[in-house]
Parts: sequence; structure tokens; C-alpha cells
Amino acid sequence: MSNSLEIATDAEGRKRALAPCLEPCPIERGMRVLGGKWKGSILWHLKDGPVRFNDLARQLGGASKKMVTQRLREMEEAGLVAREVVSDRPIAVTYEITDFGKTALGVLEELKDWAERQQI
Amino acid sequence: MSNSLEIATDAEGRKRALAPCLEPCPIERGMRVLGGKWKGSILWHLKDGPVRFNDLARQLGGASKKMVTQRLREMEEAGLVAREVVSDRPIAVTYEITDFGKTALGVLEELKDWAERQQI
DNA sequence: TCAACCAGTTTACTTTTAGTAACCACCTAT
DNA sequence: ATAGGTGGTTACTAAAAGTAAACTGGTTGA
Repeated sequence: MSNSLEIATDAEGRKRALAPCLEPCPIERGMRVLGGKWKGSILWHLKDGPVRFNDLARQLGGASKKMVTQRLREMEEAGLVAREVVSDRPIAVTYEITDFGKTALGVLEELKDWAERQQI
Repeated sequence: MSNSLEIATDAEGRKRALAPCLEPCPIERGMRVLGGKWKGSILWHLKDGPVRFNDLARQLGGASKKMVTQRLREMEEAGLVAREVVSDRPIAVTYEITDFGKTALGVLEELKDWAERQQI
């Protein structure tokens, strides 16, 4: 018998989970904000200071500008990064990690170390 | 001037990244194996011992059997979980976390704690 | 003037993922 | 017989994610 502690049989003999992992469980919720393609890498690249849009896109070798824009918008909305117009005329924009964004670096570091250790 | 240390201008005056984050950088690679929808939750549910297919599907409230099968196959292929036929006639199958799978629990715990701490 | 830069946007697809709902074959207890 | 269990599969749809490449509308330096 496996550890079916969380599964019970009700009055009519139907089985159900006592504590089903509803979709918004912490792991899924966390994945939604950090898990998109490139999101982790973007945050990681911003950890040492603000970076300009095109520099970021170049460093993210494979990602198209559209992707970078899209991810940055999502991350802005989530409060992970902040967009700052440094100057109009010549236009210059930088993205920098927010205090909230910094709270996620631990997770990314664990992930990175794990992937390297396990040679994934 | 932002920290453009990794961006250089070549002989013809074209900019390029010195160390572009090629697609398979550790963070992206790690995300590919742990980042699918439900994958984290599945691994988390297996951490205390083997669980039978239908129990797992029930605990993952929102996920359909198809999803659960699909993810389990991917995770089997990645070596994170092992499928074991406990008995034919009545058929019983359990899934259990492998030693390799256990190495990923730290990452998931960090993610879970972060999501809870930050009320995501 | 020409080429390259800035920070994107737009278009036009293709691919991947997620999801429902029904179905299979077999077993068990009422 | 039938209702429910086991562990899945099949067929189909809808939505999301991702791609490359062109395009904007300016600026800048040779």
C-alpha cells in the first residue's frame, strides 16, 4: 500500500483527494512568474546592474527582439524589473532588477547550480 | 554608461556580445527539465514515497489523466521518476522519485518557499 | 549621404502546449 | 448486471508561445 494518506473514500464509496493540489499551489504559482522561456536568464543578466534593451537582446543570443520585449513587459508587470528611459533624443532605455526581483535570485542560483552539478 | 562589459564593437564597427547567453545556458536547461506545467508539483508529491497513478491524478486537482501521463513520461525519460508495475491482475502501478529526482527537490523547495514568502 | 545605431512594433506563420471528453480492456464487489 | 475501480489511449480543439524578417521613426558618426 502506497502512502495514500491524502486519499479517502466517501460515504457513497467514491474516492477523492483530501487535499488536492489546486492549480495555484506555491510551486505552480512560482513557476508562472519565473518559468517562461528566457525569464530566468533575463533576470540573471540584470543582477549586476541596469542593461540596455539591445545589449540584453544580444546577450540572449537566441531570443528575438519580440520575445525580449514581451518577456520584459510581463516581468515589469510582475514587478521583477523596472524600465527606465535614461534619455530621449538619442533614446536610451535601461532595464534593472527591482528589490522584488532580487528576492528571486536565490531560486535561480539554486536552479543554475543544480543544472551545472547534474550536467543537464 | 551601463555595464556593457560583455558588449564589444568589432573591426567593422558592428556590436556584438562577447559572451552571449547561448540558448542552452544552465538556467534555461534547468527550466526545460523542471519547468513544464505540473512537473514541479508531481515531483513534490512523490517526495515522501511512491504514489499510484490515479492517486497522483486526483491530488493534482486540475490536471487531466492525459496531462499526468504525458508529464510522467517526460520525467521518466529525464530520469526524474521511475514507473513500477506493482502487480498485474489487478493492475497497480506506482511512480517514485529517483535519486536524480531527489537532487532537484532543493530547487523546488527554494521556489516554493519564495512563492509563499512573497505571496505570489 | 550612407550605414549603423536606438527601442521597439508588426506581420505572417509554425510549433508547442493544454485541455476536454470519450473510449479501452480488464478487475472487483454488490 | 452494473457501478466503480485500475491505468491509461485516442481524437480533436483552442490557445499560447515562438520564429524570422521587415518596418518605424528617429539619431549619430564617417
